[in-house]
Amino acid sequence: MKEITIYDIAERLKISAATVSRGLKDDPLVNHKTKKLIVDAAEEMGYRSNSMASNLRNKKSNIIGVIVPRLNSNFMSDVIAGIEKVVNDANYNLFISQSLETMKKETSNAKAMFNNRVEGLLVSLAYDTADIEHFEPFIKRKVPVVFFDRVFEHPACPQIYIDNYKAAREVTNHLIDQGCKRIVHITANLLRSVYSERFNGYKKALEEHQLEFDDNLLIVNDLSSQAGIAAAEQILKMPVLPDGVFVANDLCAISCIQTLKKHGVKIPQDIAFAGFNNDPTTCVVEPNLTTINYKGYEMGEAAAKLMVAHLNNYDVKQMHSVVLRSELIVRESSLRKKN
Amino acid sequence: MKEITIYDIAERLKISAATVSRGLKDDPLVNHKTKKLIVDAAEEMGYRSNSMASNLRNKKSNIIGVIVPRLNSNFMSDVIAGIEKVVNDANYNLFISQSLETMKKETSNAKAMFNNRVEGLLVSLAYDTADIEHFEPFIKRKVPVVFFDRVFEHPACPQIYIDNYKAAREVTNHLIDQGCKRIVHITANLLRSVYSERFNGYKKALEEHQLEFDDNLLIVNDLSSQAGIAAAEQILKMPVLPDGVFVANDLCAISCIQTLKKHGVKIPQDIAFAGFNNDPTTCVVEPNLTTINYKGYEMGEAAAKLMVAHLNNYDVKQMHSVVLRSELIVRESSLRKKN
DNA sequence: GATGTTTTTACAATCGATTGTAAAATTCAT
DNA sequence: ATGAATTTTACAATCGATTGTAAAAACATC
Repeated sequence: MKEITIYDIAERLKISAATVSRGLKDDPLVNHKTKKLIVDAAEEMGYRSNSMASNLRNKKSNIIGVIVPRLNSNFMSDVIAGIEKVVNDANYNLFISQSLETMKKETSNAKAMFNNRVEGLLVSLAYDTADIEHFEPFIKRKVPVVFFDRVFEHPACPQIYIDNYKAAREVTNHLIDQGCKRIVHITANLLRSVYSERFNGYKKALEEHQLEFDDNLLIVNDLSSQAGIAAAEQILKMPVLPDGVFVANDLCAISCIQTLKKHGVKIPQDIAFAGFNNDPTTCVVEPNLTTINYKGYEMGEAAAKLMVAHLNNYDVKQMHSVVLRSELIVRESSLRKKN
Repeated sequence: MKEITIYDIAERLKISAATVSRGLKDDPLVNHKTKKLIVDAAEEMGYRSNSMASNLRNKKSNIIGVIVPRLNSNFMSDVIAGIEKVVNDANYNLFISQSLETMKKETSNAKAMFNNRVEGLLVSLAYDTADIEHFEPFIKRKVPVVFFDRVFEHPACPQIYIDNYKAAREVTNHLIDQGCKRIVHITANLLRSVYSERFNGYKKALEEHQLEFDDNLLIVNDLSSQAGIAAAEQILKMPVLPDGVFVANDLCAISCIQTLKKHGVKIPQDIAFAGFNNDPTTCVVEPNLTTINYKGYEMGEAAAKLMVAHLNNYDVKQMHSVVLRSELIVRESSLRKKN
C-alpha cells in the first residue's frame, strides 16, 4: 500500500511537483485549469498530504499541549471538551497529559511536550507545584503558555480563571446571612491561588460582619472524598459545633455532609453547607448543595481561544488575564431562613 | 533562538552528523568515548531531537488517535485517563477527539485522524453510528483500529468490552430475587451492542423465571438526565405500576428516581431500582443505587495496552476481543428483603 | 515579426534525522 | 613492519512538501 506523494501526481500529469504543491493549496501562481487537474488527480489517486514533511519544512508542529492535574474529574473533562472543540476547529491537534497532582510528573510532561515541539501549552497546575521553572524553556522560546483555573502569576503567561475571592466572599456572606456565626472553611493547599483566594474571600466576609477569623475553623486537606470524611470527624470532635461549613469543592463537601448526617447532624438546621463547582452530584445529594457555578466547558473554550489567537498573532498580547463569570447557586443545604 | 541540530553538534565535535545521530541512540557502531562526547555536547548545547524530521524519515507519526462520543462523562474521563497513562509510558502521543454522539462528526474526526497519519485508532462509537465504512481506510492500510465499550464486530478490529449480557442478566435476576415481577427496562439505541446485549440479558433473566417480556415495559431513549425525568412520567402513567426498574446507565436512573420520589413513590418498597456504571453519584443518591461496576480506567488501560502491543508487533494478532470483569453492586435502591 | 508583458511552470535547495555502504583508522597477529 | 581483521567514522541518498528564482510559454502591442 504505497502512499501517494505530490511527485506521483506530478509524474502522472507531466508537470513538476512544485506546481502540484502550489496547486493543492490555491496558490495564485497556478492556472485554474491546471489546478483542477491537480486536485482531481489527487482525489482520484487517494493522495493525502504528509503532515510530517510539511511540518518539517514549515517548522510548525500544529500541536497544542495540555497538562492538567487529572483528566477524570467532572470539571476537568468539561474543560477538555471545551478545549477540544476550539482547537479542532482551528485545525490544531491536541496532546493531552495529566500530572496526577504532582509537580514531578508535571515537569516530565512539560519536557515531553517541549521535545514534541508543541506550539502552545495550556496548563492547570498540580496540587504541589511551587514554581514554574519547568515552563521556562517554553517562555524563552516564546511558545505561549496559558494557565487556566489553577494559575500562576508570570508576566509572560496569560491566565483564565474565575474571581475566586469574590465567589468565596459571596458564599460566606450568604451563610452569614442565613444566621451562621461559626463557619468552618475546608480547603486545599493555600499555595494554589484558587484556594488562597477562596480563603481570603472567606476571611473578608467574616471581617465585614465583625466575625473574628478562628484558626481552628480552618481545615486544609486535599479535598478528596476521603478527606471529607476525615473533616467531618474533625468537626464532630470540636468543643462547639460550627453552624456553617464552606468547602472549596463539591466532592469533599458531599462526603462530609454524608458523614455528618450519619452522625445525626441535621443539614442545614444544625450546620449549613456550601460547596464549590456545581458538580452534577450537588443536585443529587440530600439536601441539594449550595455551590458556586462556573462552567468548565466555557473555561476550556476561553483558554483555547486565547491560545489560538496568540498563535495566529491576533492582537491579544495585551490580554493578560481573563476572568470568567461565576455565580452563587443557593440550594437547600444552606437555606435556614424561609423567604 | 536557533534550534540546535545534529549538524551543529557534528561541527562542534568535528565529526559527522551520522555519527552524532548514531551516538545519540546508543548505536553499537559508535565508540563509547565518542558517544559520551556527543551526549555531553548535546546536553550542553540544549539539543532536542526534531520529531518531525525523524518521523518523516522513519515514516512513523508516533501518534495514537482516540475518538469517543463525549469526553465529559464520568466513565469516559476514566477511560481517557487510563489510555493516557499507557500511551504516554509507551512513548506515543495522543490525539483525542469527540464525536458528540453523531456519526457525522465521527466520520470527519476519523478523516482528520487519517490525514494526520495516526498509527492506531481507539474508538468508542457514537450513538447513531450504523456502520463503520469510515474506518475502512485505516483497515485497508493495516492501521490497527481497536473498539472499546461501544464496539462493532469486524474481523480486523479487536474489541474491549464487558459482558453486558451477563451483567444485565445478573441485575435482572437480582431484582427478581427481590420480588420484582414487572420490571421496566430503560435503555438506548438497540443498534449499539452494549444496549442490545443488556436488553438480551434482561429478557433472558425474565425468561428464566417464567416472566413474560412485556413490550410496554421497554423504554428506549438517550439515557440522559432529561430522559430519566420523561421516563419517570411515563412510568407514572402506566395502568399498573411496575415494581422494578433496570436502567442502562446511572445518570438516567438517578434522575428517574428523583422524579418518582417527588411523586411519592417509595424506592425500593414500591419500585426497586438498578442502574449501570457505578458512577460516583450512585453513592450519593438516596437510596444509594444498585448498579454494575466496571472500571473505565481499566478499560482504557486494556484498550491502550492492546494497541501498543499491536504496534510493537507483539504476538497479539489472535486476540480479537477482551472481556473485562464487571460486578453487581447491591445497594439500598433494590433491597427489599432483609438478609 | 520583433519586442515587451504577463502568466505559467520547472529547477533546485531546504527542513533535520536516518542508514547502507564505503573508506579510514585502529588493533592484532605474525 | 606488513598484511589481515576489526572497529570506527564519513559520505551521500532518502523521507515529502515548500518556495525563491529562473526559465519558458503565452499573449499583447506596434
